[in-house]
Amino acid sequence: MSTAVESSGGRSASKKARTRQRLVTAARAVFNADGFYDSKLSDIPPAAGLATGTFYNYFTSKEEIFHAVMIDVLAELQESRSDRNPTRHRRPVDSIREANRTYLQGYRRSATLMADCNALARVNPAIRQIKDQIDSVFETRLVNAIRHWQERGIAAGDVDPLYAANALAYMVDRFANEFYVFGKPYDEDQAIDTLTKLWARALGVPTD
Amino acid sequence: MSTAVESSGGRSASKKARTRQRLVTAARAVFNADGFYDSKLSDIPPAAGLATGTFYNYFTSKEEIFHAVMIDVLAELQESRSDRNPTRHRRPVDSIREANRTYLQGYRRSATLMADCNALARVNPAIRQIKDQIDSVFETRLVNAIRHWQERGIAAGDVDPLYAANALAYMVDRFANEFYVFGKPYDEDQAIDTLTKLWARALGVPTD
Amino acid sequence: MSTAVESSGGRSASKKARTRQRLVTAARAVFNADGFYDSKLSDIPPAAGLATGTFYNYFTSKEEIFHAVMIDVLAELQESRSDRNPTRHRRPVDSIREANRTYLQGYRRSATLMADCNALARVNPAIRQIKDQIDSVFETRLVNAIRHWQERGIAAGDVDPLYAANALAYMVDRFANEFYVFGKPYDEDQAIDTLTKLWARALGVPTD
Amino acid sequence: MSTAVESSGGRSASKKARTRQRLVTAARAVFNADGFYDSKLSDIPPAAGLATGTFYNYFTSKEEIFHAVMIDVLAELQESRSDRNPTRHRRPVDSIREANRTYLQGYRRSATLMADCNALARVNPAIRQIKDQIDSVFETRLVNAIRHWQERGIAAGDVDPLYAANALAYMVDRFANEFYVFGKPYDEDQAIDTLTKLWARALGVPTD
DNA sequence: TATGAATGAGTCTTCATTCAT
DNA sequence: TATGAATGAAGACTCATTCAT
Repeated sequence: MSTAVESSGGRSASKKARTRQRLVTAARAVFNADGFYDSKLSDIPPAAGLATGTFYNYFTSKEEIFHAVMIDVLAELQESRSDRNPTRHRRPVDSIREANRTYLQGYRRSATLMADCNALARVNPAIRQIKDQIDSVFETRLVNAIRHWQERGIAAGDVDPLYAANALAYMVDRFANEFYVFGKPYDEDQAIDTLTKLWARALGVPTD
Repeated sequence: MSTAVESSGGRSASKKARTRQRLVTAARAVFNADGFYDSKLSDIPPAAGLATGTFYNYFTSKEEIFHAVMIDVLAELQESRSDRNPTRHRRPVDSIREANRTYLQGYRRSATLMADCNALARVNPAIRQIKDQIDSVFETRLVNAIRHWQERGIAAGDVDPLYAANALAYMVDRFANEFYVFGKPYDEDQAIDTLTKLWARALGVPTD
Repeated sequence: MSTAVESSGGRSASKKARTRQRLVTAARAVFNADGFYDSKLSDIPPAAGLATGTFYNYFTSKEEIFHAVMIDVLAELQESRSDRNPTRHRRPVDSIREANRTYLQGYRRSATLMADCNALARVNPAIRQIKDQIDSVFETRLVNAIRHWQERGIAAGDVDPLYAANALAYMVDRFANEFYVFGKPYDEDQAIDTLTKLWARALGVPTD
Repeated sequence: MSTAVESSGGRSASKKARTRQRLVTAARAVFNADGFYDSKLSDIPPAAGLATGTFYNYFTSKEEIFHAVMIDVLAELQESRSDRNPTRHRRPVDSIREANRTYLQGYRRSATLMADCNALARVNPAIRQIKDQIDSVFETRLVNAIRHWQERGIAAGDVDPLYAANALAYMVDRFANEFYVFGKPYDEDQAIDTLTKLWARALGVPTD
């Protein structure tokens, strides 16, 4: 394999990847606009400047590309979460506020996708997996934080960290759902503020 | 057969009502088992011992009968909520525990329906309405309770009662969703217990 | 069979006839308003103040009642044609004018029915028969008249009376169709006048 | 394959056009054989060697393809009418005979279609338009001819050219209908002959 | 005979997926 | 690999007709 061949292979490989990404991006836009069930598969390739048949060179079904879209969404959520400034030196309530803000804002960008992901997860194992990963974006770290706080006596010790972590995460997720998917007339700042207070207080963490 | 007058109109009217109810009940079973999108309209009438065409004597679409099903579900939720023993003389934390238990148990019976209702509400105004009514089964009373507790100094006064009521209700709803729809391995009693503690503490209400 | 029994039988027989007629009348209105294909059978009994099932005590199909309707229409056309004042003493052109006027006006009342009758006749033998009878409402008498006029030298002898009679009758029928079914902006008097002139002149009959 | 540019767009464009035409041709055969109402949409694609779904890549309903069929029929009628030898130098009666022959023979090829077109025109605006165009294939030229003849004193001046033109055209149309749709036992030559005589004489045009 | 709920065959229509070019 | 026309299974829906009361 000469360099030329390789570079050609490399080029086409990267071209393949680029075409694939165009499809995923197009699909994301389509799904997020119309919802998974009301989207036609045949709307996606044109939105990527491609022909219908091309789709099946990259994906084998509508659900598969939804899965690929959600992987992107997951990556975004994970990236945005990874705070540059270490948690360590912040007050718990500030970590909580930061997490809530991050989640709400991340959700906003992909509201319909998130909702559909929940619905599809019931039926499709691969999407179920993605959903679980999204759920655990905060879970592990939150469970650890609660445990940590409990050990130091900062948080109340009479709740199971896992139950508590999940319940509180659900609260935010569901709030985001009502807010961004159904357009309930909340104010984002007040939402973050209230959620943070409820969360902190529920854990027994100091709020000021 | 009681009176002559009732005999024709009354008989057939009640027969119509009964057939309709059979369809709704069958639909509920079908939807709750397979989920809305994976159910065929044509599965419903046979499940009620009726022929396909009969469906259209009563409903005009799959969504319309889903709506009818959810009206039943709503009625059940409302009924189960109406506690016989007045809230007034109970400690706040007991009211909360009771509400949580009721909701979780009510959700369990109709888990898939509840999840689908949320998904369909995004798309169908009538179902959106039902969803809103389900949401408000507890909302009003909870908002009032929070206000009441705030006034007496039992609950923390620094959160908006509406935001707080909804956020906490969402927490339970979403927990139920994970528990009953996705089968997350929670224990119902521990769930109720944890949710109640988080809830009470979040509001600043005494937990013992 | 006592008188009482007979009268009861007679009464119910006449009641049967009356119910039947109510159905036919209702059907006529429905068919004439919406056209045969766009009418639902189930619109007819209610229009007669009866229930769906009753229909099948009197007719066995939608086409059969259409047939019954057309028998009424035919009867009307035949009745209106039967001039009280004898043809004999009138000038040919006056007979022609009278026939044209009668036909146009009769058609007007049942325009859609007439059009549907033509369409259905292609497919349904019984209706075909009615159509033929309607066609021949004037045919026989017109053929005879032409023959008569030809013998007296009043009409041109170089056309076959049957061809001529039919062709001219078709002209009027089709004119009525355009006029009353499609609403072509003709004037009825001018139409009768023109048709009569063309008809008379085509036969070589004096027009003044 | 002629030019590179044409290769992709051009090839597929012409393929689409060809498939469309196959469907139209198949539909024409089906409709002309069974009549519009007795034809199933699903009979058409197989008759064109295509699958059911293909139909909907080209048309959205049975009526729409009927419309397309009638456009073909109209084109044929218009083409056959356009006489190579100019009217001007022929005797009026010869023009009339020629027009009648052309119309009858054209009608024969599409008898059922013509009849259905009339029926559908009552209900479908687009088909109504085609019907009107078919009606006017001869109308304009005939109105002008009558006017021309009237001015020269060849035709009787006491009839409105439009009424007369239409009435006479209707006569032929309806005659064709009886002849070819209902199979009335006429002879084509005698029909043309009689119609021409009646027509010429009705207008007062010399027949020999 | 009257009723009107129930029937289900017959059709239309969609759209994810395939495949020849 | 890209194309986009073709596919056809799957499902919705109508309405003339039946039938138990």
